[in-house]
Amino acid sequence: MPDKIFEIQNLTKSCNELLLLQTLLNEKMHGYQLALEIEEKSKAYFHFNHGTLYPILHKMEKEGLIKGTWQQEGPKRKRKYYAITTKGKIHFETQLKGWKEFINSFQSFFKEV
Amino acid sequence: MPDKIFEIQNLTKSCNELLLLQTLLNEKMHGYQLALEIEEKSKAYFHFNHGTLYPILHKMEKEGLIKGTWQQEGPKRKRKYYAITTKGKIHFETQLKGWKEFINSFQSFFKEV
DNA sequence: CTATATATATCGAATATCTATATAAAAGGG
DNA sequence: CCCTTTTATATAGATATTCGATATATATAG
Repeated sequence: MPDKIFEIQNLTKSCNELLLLQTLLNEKMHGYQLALEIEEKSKAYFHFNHGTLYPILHKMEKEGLIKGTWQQEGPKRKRKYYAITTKGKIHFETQLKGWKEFINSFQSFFKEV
Repeated sequence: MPDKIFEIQNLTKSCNELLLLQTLLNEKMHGYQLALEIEEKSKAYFHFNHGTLYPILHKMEKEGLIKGTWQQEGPKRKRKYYAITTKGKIHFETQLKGWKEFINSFQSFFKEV
């Protein structure tokens, strides 16, 4: 199954996926932590509602881009840590490349004369 | 009614509106012509399905961003020419500014170290 | 006269996102 | 020790958007 190509029809979705995958490139993280990290790193420009975040993570896990593992944290607390997969890394590269092309085309279209 | 602000939740919609508004800045055009112009100007990078194009135009007209006028063209042929309104121009500026900020934040988030 | 290009329009299906709500444990203050 | 806030995950319902398909009709080219 080849990696999905970049599609202009879903810029928001692609952007959300990229934010999450990029943040997972270096470190395993759980959902809540991912949202905090992204918000902090972008100086609050990017923000995830948790009603949006978790469905996206589940979808990405189903598609094999990330792999979640429940981990015991303290006596009762459990957290689901996500790691990026090889497929996820490929997807990341493909989508980021797509975004760069998009931004070029966008800026070229709207550049002042 | 103030102009809608730029929202990351709908990048595709905002991009589509900008492409159309920008193309109408200089010249009145009908729908089919708009799609051809945008495709040509972007060297086929941007493309409108006509099942997407017309609903967007209708929506934008309903919101007062553009104004459509049916014009007799030949003995039977009629075309609907769209012109950008003042509200449309304000919307264009607001959204384009939003996009520039978005691109800055995006590039800053994904820039290689 | 027939096929293709021009031109507008709408419907149904699929998808995505938001807001709100539910649940539960850990931490901190009084 | 209790209560509130923060941490943490999850889902349901509503709304919106886009796509692909389909419908209709005129103009043009062969």
